[in-house]
Amino acid sequence: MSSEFPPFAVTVDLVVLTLRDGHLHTLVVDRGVEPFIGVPALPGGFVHPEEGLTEAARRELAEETGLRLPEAHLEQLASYGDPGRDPRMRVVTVAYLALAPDLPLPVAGTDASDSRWLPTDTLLEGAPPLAFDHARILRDGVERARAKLEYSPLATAFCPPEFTIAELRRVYEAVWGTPVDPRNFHRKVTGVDGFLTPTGDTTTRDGGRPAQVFRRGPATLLHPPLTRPAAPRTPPSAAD
Amino acid sequence: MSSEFPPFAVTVDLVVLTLRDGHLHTLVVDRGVEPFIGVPALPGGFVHPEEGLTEAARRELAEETGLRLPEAHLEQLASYGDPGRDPRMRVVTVAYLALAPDLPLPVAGTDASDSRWLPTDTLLEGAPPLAFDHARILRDGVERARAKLEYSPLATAFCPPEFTIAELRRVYEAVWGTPVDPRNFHRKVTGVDGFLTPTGDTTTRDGGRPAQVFRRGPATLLHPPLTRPAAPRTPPSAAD
DNA sequence: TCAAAAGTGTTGTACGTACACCCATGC
DNA sequence: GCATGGGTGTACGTACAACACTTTTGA
Repeated sequence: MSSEFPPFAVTVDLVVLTLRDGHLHTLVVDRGVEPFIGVPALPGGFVHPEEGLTEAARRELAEETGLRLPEAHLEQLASYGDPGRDPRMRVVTVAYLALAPDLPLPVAGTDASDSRWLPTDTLLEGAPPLAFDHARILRDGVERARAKLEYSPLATAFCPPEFTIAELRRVYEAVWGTPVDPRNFHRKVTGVDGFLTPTGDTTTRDGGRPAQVFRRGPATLLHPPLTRPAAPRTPPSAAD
Repeated sequence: MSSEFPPFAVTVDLVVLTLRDGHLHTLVVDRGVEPFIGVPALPGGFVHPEEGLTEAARRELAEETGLRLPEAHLEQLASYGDPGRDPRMRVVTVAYLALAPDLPLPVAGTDASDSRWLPTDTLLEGAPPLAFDHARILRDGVERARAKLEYSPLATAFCPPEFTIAELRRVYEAVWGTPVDPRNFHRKVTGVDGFLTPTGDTTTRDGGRPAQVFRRGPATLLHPPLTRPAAPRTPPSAAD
C-alpha cells in the first residue's frame, strides 16, 4: 500500500433514548446548515483527528445534552457509509446508542439549544422525517435497545441510581411497547442473581404500600433472560 | 459545517470463518508491506471512493478467496478507529464477519496466494500473533458467530447446500466448542418451524443408518432458540 | 451378526403465564 | 374504612437435559 488513499470524512451520530412520562423519546437537533437545513436529525459531528470513536461520541453527547458519563449507557451500534448518503462528500458515520434517565434538557445557551426530545414511536413512523439516513439508524438503535433489555441489565440505564421495581417495569413496558404483569415481573427480576441490590430503604412515591428501593447490581448478563411477549421483532437492517 | 473536515482512511477487514476437519478455521494473509511486514493479518483493504462498505467487503472477499456470494454469509461486525491503531495514518476500519462452507483455497496465482486457513482457537490464544488490533476483531467476530448460532439459521452457512442433521450438529459443536447430544439436537432442529426443508433424499455418507438430507429453510429467526450449554460468554469488546 | 449412526419415547426439572390472595401505606 | 399499589402462593403448561430404546444400514 502506498501512502495514497481515498480520503473520507468520518462522523459519529447518536441515538439517544430516554423515558419521559412513560414514553420513549429520542433526542433530535434541528440542522442549522445545508443540506437538510431546518430538518431534525440525530445529534452528531465530525470525529477529531486525535480522538477515538467512543471518545468522539462521548464528546458530542456532552456538547449536545450537557450529559456526562457514566450517568448514561453508551455503546457502538453500527456504521453507515453508502456513497451518496451525504450529498456534500463521502461520509462514513459510526452510530452509537445512548440510554439516559430522564434529564433536564436542553440547556439553553449552549450548542444544544436547538435540541429537543421527540416521541420515538412517531419518529419511527416518519413524523417528522429525519435528515440523511437517520430514520434507519434510529430504527436499528431502538431494535437494539429492545433486544438488549431481555438479556442485559440495560433497563437500569433509564432509571435514576435508586429506583423501585415498578419504575423498572415501566421502563420495560415503554421500550417494548407491551404491558408486563407486575407480579410475575417482580418475582423474575428479584430472582435473577446480581441484577438488583436492595438499598434497605422504602418509598411510597408510587402510592400504595411502600416499595423497596434498589440499586443496579453487578450482573452484566441476565440469567434467565426476561422474555418479551412474542412480538414482531424487526430484523436489523444490516448496516452498510 | 464548512467543507473542511479531517481526512481519514477507511478500510474494511474480514473475519472469514469456515470448518475444516471438524475445527473452526480463520482466513489470514501474510502482509507484504510495512508495517507488520510478513505478519499474518485479517484480509481487507481500502474502501474505494465510489463503493459502499458492504460492497467493499464483498470485493475484498472475492479478491482474497475467489469466493462469491451468496455462497457465504456476510454481515457487518463493528468499527475500530483508535488513533494509533495504524502507525502510518488515521485509519477507521469497518469489520465484517463472513461464514463459508469448506472451500478449495487459496487459489494460486491470484492476490490470495499468501492466504491460508489457520485454526481459530490457537489464533485466539495468540499463536501466531496478528497484525494491528486484528486479534481483538477476531475475538469479537467469533463471539458474534457463537451467539448467532443460537437464534438464527446461520449454521447452515458453514454447510454445503444439502446436508444432514449430523453435519449441522458438527457445525454447532465446532463453533461452540462443546459436545451436543445428537438425539435432543435432532428433535430440536426438526421441530423449529422453517429451519430445515427435507429434500426427500437420504445418504449413508456418515455410515450407519441412512440420514435424511435437508436444505436450509425459509426461517430467519429460530424459535425456540438452540441454547448452548452454559459457557463463559465473552462480553463484546465495545469496539471503538 | 455386529458396529455405527439415525431417530423415538419417557421422565424429572426448570421456568413461564395466569390469577387469587394478603400486606402496608395515604386519605 | 377503602383505594392503591407492593408482594406471595398456587396451578397448570411448555420446553429442556438425560438417557433407555428401536431402526436401518455397511462390513
